[in-house]
Amino acid sequence: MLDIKQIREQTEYVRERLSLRGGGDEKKLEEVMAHDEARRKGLAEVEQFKALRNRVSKEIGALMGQKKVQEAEEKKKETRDIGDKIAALDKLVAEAEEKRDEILIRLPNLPHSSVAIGKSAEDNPEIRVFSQKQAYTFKPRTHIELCESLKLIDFNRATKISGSGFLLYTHWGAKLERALIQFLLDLHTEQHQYVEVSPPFIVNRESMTGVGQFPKFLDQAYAVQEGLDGSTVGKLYLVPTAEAPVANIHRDEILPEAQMPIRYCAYSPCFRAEAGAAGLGTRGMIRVHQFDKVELIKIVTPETGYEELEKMVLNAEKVLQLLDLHYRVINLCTGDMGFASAKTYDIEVWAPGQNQYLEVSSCSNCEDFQARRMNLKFKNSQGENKYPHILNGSGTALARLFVALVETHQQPDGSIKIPPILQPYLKADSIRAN
RNA sequence: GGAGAGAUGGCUGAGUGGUUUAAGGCGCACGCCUGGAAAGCGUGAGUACCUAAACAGUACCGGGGGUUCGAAUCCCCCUCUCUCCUCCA
Repeated sequence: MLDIKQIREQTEYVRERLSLRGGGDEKKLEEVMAHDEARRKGLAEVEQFKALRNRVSKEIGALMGQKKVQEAEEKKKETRDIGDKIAALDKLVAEAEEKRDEILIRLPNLPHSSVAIGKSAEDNPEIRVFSQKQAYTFKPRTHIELCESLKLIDFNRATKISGSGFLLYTHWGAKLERALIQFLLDLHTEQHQYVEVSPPFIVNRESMTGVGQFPKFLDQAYAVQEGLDGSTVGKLYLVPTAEAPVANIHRDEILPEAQMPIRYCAYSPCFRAEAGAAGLGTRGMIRVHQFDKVELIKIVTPETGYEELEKMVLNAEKVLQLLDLHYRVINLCTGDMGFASAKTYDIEVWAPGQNQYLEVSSCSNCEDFQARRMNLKFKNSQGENKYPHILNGSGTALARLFVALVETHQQPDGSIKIPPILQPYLKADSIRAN
């Protein structure tokens, strides 16, 4: 959530930054400020009446104590109608606040000054590249062909069980998926100082709102119903990412500064309705309703937010380097950024069978946008309560990593060579048909 | 699913309509004392809103509503937590 004080005091700056996103959200500012103005005006008025009421009530209390009942009764008469005025004004203030917050909670974060200005993915600057597209002596097969010939995934039966957009990993496919998860968690906890957590895969509405999923992306979530009780729909949701439970671990807390930086990593499946998304319903693993991911979360002081973001991207890149995969890092331009983010790097891994780059990681600094929504603060050395920066990054997403891995390391005979780092996890150096 | 208990500040814990500005204790910070420390004594400290700013004002005792001049306290609704029973991996 944006800071209403900043909107009030630096209106033109906020308007300019919002307009760079290209979503037209800056047009909502006038309305927000009008409601805010009404709220503050009403508040000033009602507080005067409340001060008066408190003063008189105290006097009545004193008179009662001295058994001066007659005088007390007269005072009561005097203040009888104040209550009605207060009630009316209170209602006015509450309504103005509600209207203000309804808009405010749907406004996206402001892009950081270092973010490239642009309209779409076309305008995303490339930051760096690792390795290069590998040359093959044969036409690289797609992951779909490889998964079928090596029996890594049973696409048809997954559809039978759940529907399109779901995967049934089988045999070495299931083992490879598990090996990758284990490898990622070990890497980040042992080499990159993250603390492993294993969160619930179902979260409540508050957690979804805290990270900015709700109310804007309510249509992309899977809502859960308890048994036959239809009234329970809307209470709980399948996690779209581990960011939802993990970033909320310290919601409504005031952290001691000494406890920061906090670094968590967590495995979770990710459930996405992908309503209206391009690529949904096409065969394969690129866009699915459920995929595995190891997520990285940091809660840090504002001073260190951006250097921690750089480190986080390097942590995610390390995964691809160790697996010997070609990738590029891009910086999302103002028009292509996510709702809660102030700055985002995407890592795209090369998939030779697809002949395209696949997004396997998105690392963002949301600054205090989420912290404000979830009322998470830290107490600094001066004893003041401040909002921390909250960062999230994929380290990395699994289904697409799986795709890049099998497509990149496929051999002329149709087998998959397993990178050395992964061999102890898979307990095999290659995957071949029978 | 059944029965019961509970939710008060950083923690603990009193408070059943008004000099409560939420007692007391623990912990914390600072000071006195001391060669230094402990103990002891003293002082201080919640969160947010509002305001140009304030030692001004307002709100906050799980959440929402009601009664009243006045609610932590009385009434209604809701949420959550804990204990026991039942069932279950």
